[in-house]
Amino acid sequence: MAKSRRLNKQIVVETAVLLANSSGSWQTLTLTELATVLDVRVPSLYNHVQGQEGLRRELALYGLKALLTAVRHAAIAKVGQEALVAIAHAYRAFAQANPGIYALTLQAPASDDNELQQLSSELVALIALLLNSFSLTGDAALHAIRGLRSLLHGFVSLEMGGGFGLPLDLDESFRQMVMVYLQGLATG
Amino acid sequence: MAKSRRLNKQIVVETAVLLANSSGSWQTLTLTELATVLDVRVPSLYNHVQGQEGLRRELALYGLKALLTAVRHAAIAKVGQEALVAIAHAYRAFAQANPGIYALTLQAPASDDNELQQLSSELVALIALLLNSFSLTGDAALHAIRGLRSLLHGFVSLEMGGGFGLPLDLDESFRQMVMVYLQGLATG
DNA sequence: CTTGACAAACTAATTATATTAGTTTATAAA
DNA sequence: TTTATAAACTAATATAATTAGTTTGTCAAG
Repeated sequence: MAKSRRLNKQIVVETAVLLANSSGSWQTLTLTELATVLDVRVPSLYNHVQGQEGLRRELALYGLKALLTAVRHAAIAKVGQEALVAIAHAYRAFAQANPGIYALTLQAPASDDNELQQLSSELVALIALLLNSFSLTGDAALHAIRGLRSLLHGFVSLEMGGGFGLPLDLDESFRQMVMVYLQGLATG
Repeated sequence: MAKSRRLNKQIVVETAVLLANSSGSWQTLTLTELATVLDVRVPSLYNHVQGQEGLRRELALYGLKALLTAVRHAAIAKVGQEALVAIAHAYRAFAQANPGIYALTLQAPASDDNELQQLSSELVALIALLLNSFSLTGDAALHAIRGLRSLLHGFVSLEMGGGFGLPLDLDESFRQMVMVYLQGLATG
């Protein structure tokens, strides 16, 4: 009974996601801890993920898929500014719900990793579509997307890293920040 | 000759800064590598910094001081929007010049670390002062500062992580992003 | 100039983690 | 029922951080 086949990649990855999110960071997750929770020896994990680095890639993939799904869902049946605001809030909600793997969704995918690159570019394409309603097209739209991504990523990563020290409502800061940027786009 | 006194905290920290910046991240810097470069045994480092965690704090301190100096210098003899734009560019330049320790300057200092807290709040105070020219005071100014910090941090961290894939001028993206946000503040 | 205290280096040992090599065995298909 | 395979295992190796305890160079007091 010691060697029955209990694991597969999905179980390994999803358990790792749970552990990373409950600790708040994938960086503190060791293969030793993961193996202990799964009740196997550490080398057994290598049958399902390619070591630490392989696990990290799987977590990035998992996170990016989940983020894309959340953002798409938020934009359904909305257009223009309303859709962008909805996406912004969905983006932040995803990060808050997945503090342990959020950071992995931003690391640039290796140029030979087609699966990760594909997901990354879908996210950009979705936002580009919505910016059309601001009469932004071509390079101007791409610059605006970079600004928007910077805004969202900067806020949630500072928030999660405890970078905002003052006792001031974070929801309100986020809301105002998004509105200020969209206001700037509209009147620029 | 094996035990002459060669090190002090400054040498240890500055060497660590160089190594972290040349590799691009403090996370890959091991005490073993640092000791090797300094030509001592690993335990000798403990006479100058309190292990890995202590070194990380020293790097954060070093980085925050350097950032504060750079930002202050950029704002000299400038006011209002011009000063904010200058600060934004100095911030990005600092991150580009210090990729290995930049991330450490953002983590909120432990509440018992007075030295780090002092430096952190000086940075916020400096920006708050400049926002007065936008008629922003009190909580409104603090929300605006959070937005500004998010914008700057988000851009440079995505840029450094290679998160911007498209072949589009980054300097121009940055410039436009800052102007859009300031425009939003001015017309909001 | 000598000497003694101290600080800073050292060696040695322990712990934690990841990885690889090679072995055993449960499972599922022939 | 048999057998090939995949997935578990044990064992060994390598890297890294940390602590305990020892040695020794340096500097200041006598």
